[in-house]
Amino acid sequence: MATTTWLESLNPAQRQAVDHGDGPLAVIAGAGTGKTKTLASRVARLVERGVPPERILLLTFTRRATHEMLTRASRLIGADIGGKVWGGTFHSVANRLLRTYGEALGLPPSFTVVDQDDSVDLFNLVRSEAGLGERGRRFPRKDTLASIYSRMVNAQEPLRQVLKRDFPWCAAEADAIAEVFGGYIERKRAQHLLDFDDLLLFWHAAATEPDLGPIIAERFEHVLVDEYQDTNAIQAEIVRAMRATNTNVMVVGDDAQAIYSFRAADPEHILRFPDQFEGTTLVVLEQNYRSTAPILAASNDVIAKARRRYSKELFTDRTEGQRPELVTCMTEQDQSDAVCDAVLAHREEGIELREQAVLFRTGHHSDLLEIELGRRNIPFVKYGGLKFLEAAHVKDLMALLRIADNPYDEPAWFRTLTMLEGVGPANARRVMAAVGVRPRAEGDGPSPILRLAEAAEDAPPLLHDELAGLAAALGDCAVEPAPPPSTQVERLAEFLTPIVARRYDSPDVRLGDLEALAAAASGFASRSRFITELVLDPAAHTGDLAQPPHLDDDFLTLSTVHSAKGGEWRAVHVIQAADGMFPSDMATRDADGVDEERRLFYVALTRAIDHLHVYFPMRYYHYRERRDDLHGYAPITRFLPPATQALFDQRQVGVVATEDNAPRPGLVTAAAAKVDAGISALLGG
DNA sequence: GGCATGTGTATTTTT
DNA sequence: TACACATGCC
Repeated sequence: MATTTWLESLNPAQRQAVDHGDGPLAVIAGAGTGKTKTLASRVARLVERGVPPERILLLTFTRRATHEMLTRASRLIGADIGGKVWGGTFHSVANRLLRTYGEALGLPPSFTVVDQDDSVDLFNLVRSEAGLGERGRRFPRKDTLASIYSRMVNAQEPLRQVLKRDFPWCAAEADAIAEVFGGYIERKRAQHLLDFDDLLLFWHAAATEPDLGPIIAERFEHVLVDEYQDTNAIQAEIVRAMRATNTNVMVVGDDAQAIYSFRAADPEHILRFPDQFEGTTLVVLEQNYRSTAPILAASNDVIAKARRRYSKELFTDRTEGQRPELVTCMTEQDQSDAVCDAVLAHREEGIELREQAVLFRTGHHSDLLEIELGRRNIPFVKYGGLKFLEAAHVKDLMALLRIADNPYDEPAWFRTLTMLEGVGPANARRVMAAVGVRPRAEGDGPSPILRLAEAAEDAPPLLHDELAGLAAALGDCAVEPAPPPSTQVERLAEFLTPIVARRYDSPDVRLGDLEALAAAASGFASRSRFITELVLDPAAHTGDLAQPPHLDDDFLTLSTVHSAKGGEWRAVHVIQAADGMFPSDMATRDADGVDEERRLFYVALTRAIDHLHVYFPMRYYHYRERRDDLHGYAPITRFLPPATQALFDQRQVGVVATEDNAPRPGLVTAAAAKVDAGISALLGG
């Protein structure tokens, strides 16, 4: 396509960003204002101007986003630059750079990247060995330790400050927490493990090193960062350090869509970007090309009530269109029925399933709907929630593979050993000590895998067979030259089969997953590439690895709002719009939390192109699994007060609010008082 | 006494 | 799903 043609399809603001010369550029891009198009065009324009693609660094939030932008850019200039541009998430780019430059920083050439689950496991090992797990002591649990640590690192804030503000109930234990962190760090180093935070920290360290930093920065003539409102302090500093040699940097984002503060992201970074880079050109994109005017009006009304935001008002030319719909349902089952009906009705009108999405606050909010979709044979894929890699049996296999790859990987050993029969935490520790995993054997003697076979000989009879079987399986994978990754996965799956059968229900499905894993491994050149890839870009769902959905398959998208970021669909169904679910009552402790939930709700609404439906189930059950009828009535989400509801068409499903069954506040209070008095009498009060 | 294993209960969002 | 806690084996 000739340059002039595609440049003309940009509006003046987009064009200003795309045509910007050198120097810092910040683009505040509202929802649906052509952010992806602008970034892709900018990449294309740079290449046209003669910047070699491999000297462009494009940082995005997901693999999917990178792929889409580079595909679009390639199409614009009529040449495939997808494999040349350095594109990816902060974490995957860090991994790539550190495989090259890490050794100069003292990193072992073949480190193992561990995901959050593994990092939590390692915290647990340190915590329990330090004797801090005793009963009665109010010491933070492993997940809490991991979040404190991660926040400290990502926000670059001193431990005590983090504790005081975000975890006040742990403040008294600051010294012990610092000690656990020390142990955690020491073990990661000894075992050649890098967690997600380390990837950023070491990249930052490399980029700020006086000798090495400029070499790395110089690799790139231009740096572009997407979703900048969701970067945290360490990422912002990395971007700064990467521009030590010039100031060619473009950041794009929308403070109204900042939804990752739990990961220490702070929209202040995009708002203060012009202070960081002197002479920044600021471009604001306000024309929305995605949604109809009625949908935009409702979305604008929701976000207008946020406390702090960069002032901008989205507008659209698409003045035609249906008003969004608010569907009040009596029960969650009514909601599931209503969603299925609406989805099928849209399909009748010619909107395919792939052009529709159901969005929700948390992974399990779609449980009941998934059952109904199954019953009606409506195919779907789910993003967010439990991922393929988080399924227990998949983690089991990955632990085995990781030992083969890095025989000093303690969390992998611990997981592997404790899945053997008769081995609990204590025995696992003994074995790890015997084979020299920890403390790491002096002078890198025989590999712990080899020593495991010897240890098996000395073990009591019951343990012997278990350990010998494990040693054999690992040994087959750790030989030189290494068998192909898929062969290794198959060998380990064989070892794992009886264990899966013994420990889990529906073993057939799980064994099928392991086969899928072996098939996926066959596409990789090496075992360590495969492991790293899976950790940094986990398959979104079980079917993802097994059978990438064919282009001609039609399926509905189910997604958490977080995972739906950047997406758009002709029809969007937002479910569970009840206060306590959306906003999640976990997040409503303070005003900042509520604000973030509001932005999240805004993100959900702004995904819609033509049709928007919001569903509010009135009645919720206290215990999902139980058969009893304990239920309560939830109020509608606080983000849809009456004034906002007026922008919606309203409809009711199920038996809603007749005179007989409507909750009557006075009656409810009186009944509760009566019940409480009865119980209090039973207690003798 | 130390340890593995069974049982009941509460669950946010992700690189 | 995974945790805390209880039970019961060696």
